[in-house]
Amino acid sequence: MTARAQSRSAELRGQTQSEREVRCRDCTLRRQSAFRQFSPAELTFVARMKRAHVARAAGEQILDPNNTDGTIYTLYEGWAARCRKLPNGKSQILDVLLPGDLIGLAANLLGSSGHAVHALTAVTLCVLDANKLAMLFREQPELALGLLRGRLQEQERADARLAVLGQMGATQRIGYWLSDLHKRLTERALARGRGWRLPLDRRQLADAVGLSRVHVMRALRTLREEGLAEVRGRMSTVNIPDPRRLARFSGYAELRSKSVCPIL
Amino acid sequence: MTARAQSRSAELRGQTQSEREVRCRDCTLRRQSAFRQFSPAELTFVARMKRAHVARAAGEQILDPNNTDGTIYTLYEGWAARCRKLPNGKSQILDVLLPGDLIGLAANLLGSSGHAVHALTAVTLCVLDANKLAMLFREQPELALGLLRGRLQEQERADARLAVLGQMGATQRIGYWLSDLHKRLTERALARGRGWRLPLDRRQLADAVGLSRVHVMRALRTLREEGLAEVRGRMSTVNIPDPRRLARFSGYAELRSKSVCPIL
DNA sequence: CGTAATCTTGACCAACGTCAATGTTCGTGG
DNA sequence: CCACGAACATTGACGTTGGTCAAGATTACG
Repeated sequence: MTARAQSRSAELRGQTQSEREVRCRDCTLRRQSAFRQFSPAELTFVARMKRAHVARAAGEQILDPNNTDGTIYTLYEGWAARCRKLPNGKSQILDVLLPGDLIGLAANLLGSSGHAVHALTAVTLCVLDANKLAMLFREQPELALGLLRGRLQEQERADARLAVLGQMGATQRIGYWLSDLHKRLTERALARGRGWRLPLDRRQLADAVGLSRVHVMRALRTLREEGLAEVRGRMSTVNIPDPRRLARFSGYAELRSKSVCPIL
Repeated sequence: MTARAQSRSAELRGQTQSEREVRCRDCTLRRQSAFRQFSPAELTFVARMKRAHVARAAGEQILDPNNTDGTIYTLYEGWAARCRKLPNGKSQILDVLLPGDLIGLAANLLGSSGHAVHALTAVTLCVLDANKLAMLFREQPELALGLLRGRLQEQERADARLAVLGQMGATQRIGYWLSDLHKRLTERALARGRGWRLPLDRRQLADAVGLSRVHVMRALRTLREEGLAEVRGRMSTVNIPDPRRLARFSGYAELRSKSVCPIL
């Protein structure tokens, strides 16, 4: 670990609730309207599933595609990326994960997952016991149904991404990706106003939208010239003057999905 | 309905088990190893969910994206396509549905679905009562867990498709698509030997892999010249001399997913 | 046999990828 | 604090891939 990563992770532990310290009862995520509200019984059940609260530095791998250790995670603070490597060496960022998102469900329920998860920033994670999932389905059917709902919503988003990659041009792809991200951030009260920090470099942004690094630049320039979005500098600052206009431009008009993430 | 469609659908009803005639107990799909095996209790539960068995002609819409009428379907015979229209008029085929696949889960559990489902051939469908889903989660937790597993598997396939669309060239995209289809068909004993009929025209194939009609031709020609796959004529005949070789060529090597479809 | 629809191919053009050169940021060591 | 080097951002030039247009071939169906 580099000196910088050490200091960052120390700073993180210092500034925020430290490991094992975040009790489900006090969880700040659950309070937000974007998430499903728990009944008292559900809350105690989930609290018993929770085994630990851990931190990872930026860049570290959170989930190994092959190695299922019987744990699932909820991302509590920070950003992560689901990615998949292809035989030809290229890699695709399947999705950006934000606080409240679930990690490792597929790996545990299917045995392996085909994708890895990496921390984009320093993160903290709730560690949940995957072996209690069967019990969850027996004792908390409402919660189980919520879990399914969450996956179905993810599928809707994945469908939309597929259509965008398949049918739209470079500028719109990036516009769409930014719109989706912006919506998810504001839903979770993570982007106040119109600007936020984007912890992806150009290479990663390119892998996310299926373009080359260089062409991403051209598309970003177009977005800037049209006044639709500004993405500046390394570890970029994003500024979207008029989210509506960007959404219209990039075809991000058909969105009905309010994220509901059932487990913390 | 055209005269032809009428005769087809009549023929279908005549040759196969007719409407309301397919009892879950006798369902031939469930017998295949590709599907989850039901316990007696689960079987009776699902049998009680089943409201009817209906037929649709090729081209008919099976699921309206906005109109949820409290039913979900299991495709019993024939092919269907999940598709999504984009604001710019283009459309994307998100996935091909084969016998055993579930239709309308998202539409019912989320309220609307963002995609439509169309019959590619004449089809028959099990009609299931979506309102009994909550009860299913309460009374049949194992089955509910299977339902979630099925969705997670779909997500794995969707992830792979996204990576393919984002990172690979035309020929490989089509090769991958054919490989995936071939595997699913043989799993379900729908393609004996190496050849089968593909009920998609070139436009639909293009929409599925995110290319133009014309470029699909070029890619198909390449595949033919390399001896990897032959796709011939309108309402095409597909012939894959060596599925392994095609899979290697198109990057379809990372597949661990044996389809498990939990509800009939 | 004729018409319409789709398949198929060639010619051309736009979008995107690759390569290479230059600027910019950031971390490191004097 | 400054100077340097490495990694990344940015831009231009050029090649490749894939889209568009249009014409002819084939098939389905009246």
